[in-house]
Amino acid sequence: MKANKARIIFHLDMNSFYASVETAYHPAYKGKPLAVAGNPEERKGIIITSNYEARAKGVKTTMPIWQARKLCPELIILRPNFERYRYASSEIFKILNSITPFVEPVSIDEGYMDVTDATSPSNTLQLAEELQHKIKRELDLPCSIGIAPNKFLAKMASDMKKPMGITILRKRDIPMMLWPLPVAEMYGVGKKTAEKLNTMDIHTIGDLAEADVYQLKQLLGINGERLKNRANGIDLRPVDPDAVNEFKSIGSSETLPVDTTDANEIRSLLTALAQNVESRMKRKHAAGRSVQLTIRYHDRSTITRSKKLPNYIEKKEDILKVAFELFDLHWNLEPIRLLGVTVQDIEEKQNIAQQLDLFTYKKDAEKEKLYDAIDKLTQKFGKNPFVEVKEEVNQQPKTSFQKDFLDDYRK
DNA sequence: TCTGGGGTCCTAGGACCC
DNA sequence: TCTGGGGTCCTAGGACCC
Repeated sequence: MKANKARIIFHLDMNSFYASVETAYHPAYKGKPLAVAGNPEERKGIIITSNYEARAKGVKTTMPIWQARKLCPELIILRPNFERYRYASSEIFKILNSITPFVEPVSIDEGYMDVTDATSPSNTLQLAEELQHKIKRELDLPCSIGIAPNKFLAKMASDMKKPMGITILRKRDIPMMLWPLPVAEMYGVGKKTAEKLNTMDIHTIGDLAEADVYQLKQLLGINGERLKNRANGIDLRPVDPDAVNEFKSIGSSETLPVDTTDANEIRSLLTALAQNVESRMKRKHAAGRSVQLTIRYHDRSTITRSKKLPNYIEKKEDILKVAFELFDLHWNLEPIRLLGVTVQDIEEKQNIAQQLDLFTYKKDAEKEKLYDAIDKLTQKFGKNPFVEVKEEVNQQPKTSFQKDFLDDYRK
């Protein structure tokens, strides 16, 4: 890494992304207030994103549609089209990757870039301008870019000028540009943390920067120290292009059209959720070791119950079995508003095979026999269930695939 | 007339082991 | 009779972000 060299980090943030993608597809909507929202018939009718024209009228994310309409009767409301947004996102990241391989996607519409080696300090602003114009020209999508020596400052900077802004936030700019801001506007400080900080008489990011670390830790745990460092412009996290592949859970949840206690309805929703999780895990060649069930009741109180499993699972039936088990064990019979199924402790299957020290054999003859069997089964299944065979004995298969393999082998 | 769905990280208590 | 301290794993919940 670039230990001794000041880094140059970009944070690129698409402006009202979903709404902008829709406008790019329907140029006739340009200049008109527009929002993307869920289906009001299914009481998911809340604003997901709105463009600047709508925001000017007070339309905000998570606002129910009826409320948005009251504030802005001429509001154009569209259903979300996630495939469209995912496609636009992949085109954006292609452009970023053409500049440097050090690109870390954070979400569908934002990412960090470490451009330290892709530019010189004197050309940095120009690079950002070209990047912004390219995305606008080729995809008709606006973005803001923050330029700073680390991720936190770049993130804060990208927020300062919107839409189509470029903001440089150097260390020496911190007292003038960062410290006057309300502490609630700091990335990582939400409502609860802001309230807690207020009790310490901390109201601006500048107040936080000079607050007592010991007291902050009392109040916020390890996060207290981290926030103070960030407020002082200290953030050593590297831009990690691989982070995007290291997901830890895959889940699916859905709010029902109306609250229910109907067992059939519950069963069929859980089945659909498990199916959805299975197909997304399949796409990512992943398997997981625990299953979490979420139940939100009619009064919005929410519980989560999870179970850790002895084996990695990937199939719908396996996920569903645990989900049902948890459901039967924990449902309090009250009407249900939302159900969710999540698989956690996820690994890519390839890594699982690697880290599983499969049974190994002290005797070479046995090892030979095993290798032969693996070869045969690799042909039969079209893949090798184990990347390597280690020297110690461990007879516990940890995936259903390995179990099948073992059963077959022992025949 | 309210408040979606996808995630990550941290904390805290209890079980269990040494 | 009386009973330490450290570490890890599991589970549940909370805060935060987009």
